[in-house]
Order: sequence, then C-alpha cells, then structure tokens
Amino acid sequence: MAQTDTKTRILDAAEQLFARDGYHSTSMRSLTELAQVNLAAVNYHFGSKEGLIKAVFARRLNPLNRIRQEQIEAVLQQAEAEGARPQAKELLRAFIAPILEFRKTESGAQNFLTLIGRSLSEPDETVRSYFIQQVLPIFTLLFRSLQHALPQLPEQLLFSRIQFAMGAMSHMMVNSPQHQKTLPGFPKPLPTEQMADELLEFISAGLEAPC
Amino acid sequence: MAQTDTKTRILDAAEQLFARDGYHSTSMRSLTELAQVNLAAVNYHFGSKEGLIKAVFARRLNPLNRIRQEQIEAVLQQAEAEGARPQAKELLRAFIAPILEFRKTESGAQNFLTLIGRSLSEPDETVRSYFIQQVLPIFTLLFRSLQHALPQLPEQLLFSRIQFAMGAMSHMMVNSPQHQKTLPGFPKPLPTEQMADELLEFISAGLEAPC
DNA sequence: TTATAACTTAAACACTCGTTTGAAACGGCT
DNA sequence: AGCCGTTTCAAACGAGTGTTTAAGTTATAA
Repeated sequence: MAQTDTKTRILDAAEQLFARDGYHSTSMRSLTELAQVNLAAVNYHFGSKEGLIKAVFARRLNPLNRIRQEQIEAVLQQAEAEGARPQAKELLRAFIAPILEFRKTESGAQNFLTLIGRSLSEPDETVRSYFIQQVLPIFTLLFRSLQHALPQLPEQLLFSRIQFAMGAMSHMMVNSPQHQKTLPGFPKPLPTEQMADELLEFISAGLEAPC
Repeated sequence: MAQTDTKTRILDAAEQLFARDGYHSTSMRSLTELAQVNLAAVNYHFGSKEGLIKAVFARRLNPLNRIRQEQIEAVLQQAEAEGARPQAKELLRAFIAPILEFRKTESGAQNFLTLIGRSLSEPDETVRSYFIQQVLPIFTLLFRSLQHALPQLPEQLLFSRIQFAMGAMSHMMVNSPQHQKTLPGFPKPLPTEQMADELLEFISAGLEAPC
C-alpha cells in the first residue's frame, strides 16, 4: 500500500508543521521532506496545499465530532428520561472531553489540537471558514442544548458566553502544558488532566453566572 | 514633517494589514502601497519588517499598559485604605477596561485589538515572544494582585484560570462584533459595550468559582 | 505477457518575497 | 548661494513560493 502510506505520511507531516509553524509559514518543500515523499506528491494526492489542509481537518474532525454528537445526545436523553433539564456542565463535558480523550490515544493528536486551537483566530479566510464549516453542526447542537439547560438566559447572552468559553478552550489547546515553557516567577502549569477539569469548572461557572 | 508623516502612515497601514491578514501574509509591497510610501521606506525607518511590527506593538502598548498599571494600583490602594482585600472583579476591570476605552478614542484601534488578540496564538516565535515581552510586566502585576484578592485559591489554579480568562478575552478581541458576520440561525452579537461587561461577568465568575 | 491504470520522480515555470543599492530630491543652515 | 544630513525613489538582487510537466516506474487486471 505505497499509496495509502504516502497519503498518511503527508497528512502526519502536515499536521505537525501546520500546528507548529502555521499554514502559510509551512512550505511544501519542508513538508514533503519531513514526510519523505516527492514534492509533487501533495498536488497529486490532494490537488493543492489548500486541499491538503482540508484533508487534515477532515481526517480528525469527522470521527471526533461524531463522538461529541453521541455524547451530547446521551446527556439530553438521560435528562429527558429523568424529566429534568440537562445540566450545562454535562453538556460542556460532552463537548470537551472527547478532545482530550483523543489526545491520549491518537499519536500526533496534540499537534492537531494546537492546529484547531489556532484555527479560530486564523487570519486566512479559507482556512478559518473551512474549519468553521466542519465544526458548525456540532456547535449548533451544543448551542441548542445549552438553551434548554439554561432557559432563563437570553439568547444573545448565552451566545456571547459560549464564545467566551470557546476562547478559553482554544487558548488552552494552543498553550498546552507540554508546549508552554514556564515563565520565571510563575507557577508551573497544571498537568493536562487536571487542567481540563479546571477548564470545565471555569467555563461552567461563567456560563451559569447570574444575569 | 514629512518624516513623521511617513512613519505614522506606515504604522497605520501595518496595524491594519497585520491585523486583517496576519504578519506573514502581509507583503511589504501591499503595505507600502496602502501607506502611499516607497517600498524601501520601511527598511529605512524601521530597519526591517520585524522592526516594524515591534514598533507597531510599542506605539500602542506603552501608553496602554501605563494606564492599566495606574488603574490596578488605584484599586489596590483603595482596598488598603479600606482595610479590605481588593476585589477580583475590580482588578480585572482595571486590566480590561482601558483596552475598550482606547478603542473608542483612537482611530484604527480596533485593528490593533485584533492584532494583539491574535498574537497570543501566533505561531511565529519572534512575533509572539516580542508581544509577551511587552505585556509581561502588567501581567505579573495582575497576577500578584489577584493572589491578594483570592488568597484561598492555590497559586497553580489561579494561574490556569487567568490563562482561561486571557483566552476568552483575546477571542473577544479577534471576533469583535464589527468583524464577525452573523451566522444564520444564531443571534446577532451584542454591542461592544455590553459584550465587554458580559466578558467581565463571565471571567469574574470563573475566577471566583469554588475549588 | 501485455495493456492499462496508478503512482513517483527530477526539472522547470512563473511569481512573490524582504532587502539592498546608488542616485535623485528635499529642507534647514551658515 | 552652497553645503550637508535626511529622506525618497526606481531598479535590481537572490532566494523561496506553489504548481505543472513529461518522463519514468510500479502495480493491477485481462
């Protein structure tokens, strides 16, 4: 399977370099060198550099978003079975936890998390819009579910708070404990596991603040 | 004053394009064309493209951070005069409000806010590290002050929560209401003023969550 | 084995990049 | 007026960009 092998090697190298150096600062030459494939292989298999980053997103995001959807719907169904409202924190956990779970299992996943953490503030229109397009369905589901969980919160306000939460979340993914070097005079970052728990606490408290 | 005029025009154009397209995607040719100066003018006045972005940061951040420092110290002194602990929310307001105040007065300030909002997740080492270097003193002051405000919070946990807050904050600055186009099916964003207030509520609630 | 499709390869293409150069123009000074 | 430091200018430099080409190689199916 020289074919599949080549495509996979390209995707892995792209994930690594796009995350570390950014999309535009990564050259096809350094990418194909790292992947140990010919320079023309990317255009042959993915059409263009833009086609490549779309494939990088799709490979990880498709299975990941399927799991997130299942978990959110599980929270909704259990709440309905109990005749209660779903809890905001549980919905957020269903949205966030699969990401960190996936970091532990998949190799190179940390690279991908840095990449999507940066994608929300990506200046390049094509990169950002393709990322948003991939994430929009699961984001919509989260938004509608949180409306049920927090019915007293005006729609506009809920939307803003979710945006704040996304900001905190993507910031954590970019500055993961592994990557960030401890600044002198500041405490060393929490281990990843605990950091994720604390993020959930932080976001839940912010979402559920009185209005 | 043709000299100052040229430098200012370059700084304004750089602020605008670096914010909109990112540092690397902005070419000296498009930048100098927008500024209506000669291509070589940037290298003459600022030495290099890197020298230019340093100057872009310094022009806005120096006065801004001075104001933030004054306001934080004012909160601390008033608390001490009352023999009470400073309130976390007031410290955060002193940190955030000057940014939005400055958006209303300075023209082109919104561009700059987008720029620094993106700088925290900037892949390029030189850009990010220079930004961090500019912000570190005021960030340190905020951190120490919040330690006084929330003494029951472990140092590591406080640090993480401040990071989450920075993420929410920078995300808001990048996706300002003016820039973001409303997605169909979602509420339109809050006006800037109210958005800033809500950000403060969100962050305060997250910071003061029980542990 | 042979025809055919899939894949890999080295080389070139047409641009764009940040920076440098040396001459020209400007402005304040004696 | 004439000098001189400052600023502007058009042109070019060398290096790097994503993509294309056409020939070569390998695998698949008849």
